Amino acid sequence: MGNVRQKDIAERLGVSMTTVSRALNGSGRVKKETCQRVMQLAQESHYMVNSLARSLRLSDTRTIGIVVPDISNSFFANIIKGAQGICHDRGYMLMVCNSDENPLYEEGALMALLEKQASGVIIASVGGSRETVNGYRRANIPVVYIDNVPSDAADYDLVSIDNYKAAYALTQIVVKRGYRKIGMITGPRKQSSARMRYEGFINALSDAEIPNNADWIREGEFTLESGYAEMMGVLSLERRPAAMILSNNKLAYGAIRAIYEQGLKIPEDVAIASFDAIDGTGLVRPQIVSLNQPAEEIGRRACQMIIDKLTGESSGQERHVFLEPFLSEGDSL
Amino acid sequence: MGNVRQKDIAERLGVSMTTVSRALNGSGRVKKETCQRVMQLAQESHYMVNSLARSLRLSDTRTIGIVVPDISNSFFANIIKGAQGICHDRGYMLMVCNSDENPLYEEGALMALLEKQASGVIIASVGGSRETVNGYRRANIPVVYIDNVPSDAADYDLVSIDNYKAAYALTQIVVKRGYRKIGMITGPRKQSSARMRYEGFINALSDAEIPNNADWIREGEFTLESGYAEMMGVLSLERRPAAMILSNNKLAYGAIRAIYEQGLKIPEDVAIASFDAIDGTGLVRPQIVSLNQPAEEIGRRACQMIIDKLTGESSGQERHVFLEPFLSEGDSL
DNA sequence: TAGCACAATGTAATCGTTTGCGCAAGTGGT
DNA sequence: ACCACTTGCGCAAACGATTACATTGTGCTA
Repeated sequence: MGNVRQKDIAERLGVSMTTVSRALNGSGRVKKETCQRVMQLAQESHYMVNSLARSLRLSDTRTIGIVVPDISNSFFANIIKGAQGICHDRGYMLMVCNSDENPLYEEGALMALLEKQASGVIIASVGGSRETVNGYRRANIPVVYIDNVPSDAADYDLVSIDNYKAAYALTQIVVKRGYRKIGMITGPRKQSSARMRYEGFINALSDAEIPNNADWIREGEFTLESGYAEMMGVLSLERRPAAMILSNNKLAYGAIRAIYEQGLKIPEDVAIASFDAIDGTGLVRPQIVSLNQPAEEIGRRACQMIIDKLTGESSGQERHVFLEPFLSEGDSL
Repeated sequence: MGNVRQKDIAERLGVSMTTVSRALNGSGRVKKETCQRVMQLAQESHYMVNSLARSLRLSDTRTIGIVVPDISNSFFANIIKGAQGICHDRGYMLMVCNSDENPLYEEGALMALLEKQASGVIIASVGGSRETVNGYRRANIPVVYIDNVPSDAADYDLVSIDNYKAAYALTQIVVKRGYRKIGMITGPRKQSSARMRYEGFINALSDAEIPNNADWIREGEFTLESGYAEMMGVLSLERRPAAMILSNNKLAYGAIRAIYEQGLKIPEDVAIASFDAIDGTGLVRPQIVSLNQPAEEIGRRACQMIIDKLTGESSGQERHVFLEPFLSEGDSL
């Protein structure tokens, strides 16, 4: 209540708001002494700018939004950390939103960010953005996708790994270890990351002249429960695979739980390889062989890309940045 | 860039801004037909409110800030999830900030939220808030602490477990299992949660008439590295403890790593009990005996408390809400 | 001594919404 | 025919900052 405004300072000092504003922002043309008087009174009276007013006037919020499906997944948490680092350095604020894997929430978050006049957004989409993203296009606000490419948008900016190549490579690794009965639990294939991984897997098998068995290839949900359920399905088969590739960490955790629950051994009975199953504790057993996205770097690059667009340091052209995944070894294969 | 404003709609329809605003907000006194014409044109022309202007005028952003030390710690991630659920239901937006365990960043985040006119904030403080929190007091913006109580503030609102009681209880559990040589690695004791847990531990020991051994009690940092280092110190002692209590999940992971690295067995050589070492994957070995804070519930309650204060449903009085921790069993003890 | 450059400051418009107050026209009861 | 309401709408002032465009005063030059 009664927060101090520039107007108050101006009146108290018998100067105009112009002078106060100029003094506070150091934007020249104010006598040194006046400037100091303003500064001092501002300090004493605990003046703080009202960002709303400022942003409204300047049409610039210096705020970047990021929407992720699951903030408690360390993969996304690390992306956020990366983005936040850049934001902090460059004087931006990062607004984090969680879509809870729900396209409707994703849409809602994007809408809210748009209304709040975010300067740009980073989206790890789960599919629900078409309509709102057009709003960003119209408003000419930079949007960068991470992890997933949008299912529809025509041209877009992207920071991610090459999921096709990664899946191909991971499958090759499994093959090289001598496995030939290989299956996969994919994420929802309407999400590009899941689909590309699926395709990489299929093509790697076929290039290795290994037939793929449809029973061993299942479409799941990027959740622990789904991993468990699908793996249970696979394990109940007459003919079981010798190795399974999991499209994501949660799927892997669920799947492994299912395997153990059936009293089976990893990797003797079923071997496991996964994506992004990186272990922050160092205590997960088995240690999962996993191909990981460089999460923090993805966050950093995406954020940098937004800021570049904002400062005009980047041409308006569509840009896809592909980063290299890294392998973490383990005893699950 | 040519974003549609109410003014544009008004001109196009030959009505006043008042009418447009009323129609869009459904705040009465507009003919049904006019209202529909406005709505339709708004839709067609992709009108969106400018939250900045709206909030500025209303002096209300419907935005709640939350500042946590480490977003990639699942404990905090779950708090955020809880808070976000409530916010979403009540039409608020949650702004998540990460302080990275750094008091300066914490201060910065609080400052930014204040300037952005957040309607309220939730803080899991690591100690750097004194100055800025006064700003909130002056502006009469509700602040709710979680996890940690502020080191200085006189009266404050809090949602947390009773850390003293919890530590006392956990220690009792360890004692009841027959351990008498018990040590603890605490967090930074200038943080209240760490200090209270330390005191609960000490008093539980003394009430059980077990002498405490200063060599086994160490002050660490709530990080994996610190857990590792301090545990290494403890293990290098002539006389080792039979059980160690870890004040936090990260400390526990680091400590366990150290124990294994020394070729020791858990719980035979050293037993382990911890706080908040809850395992999302179900694959962490050993399964850690842990007393956990109900993270999502903390987030929900804190958020609810803010909103209650905002809507005047709560008296201005200081409120401390203590929730019950829950035990997860394991084989580490 | 007029003219000029430049420093220091002020006036007022602007960003996009909301809303108190006022006004005109319509409705219905007596 | 009059009064009391209600309905539908508009004017213009906020909210708090920034800034283009004056305006004033000062010292210096020609």
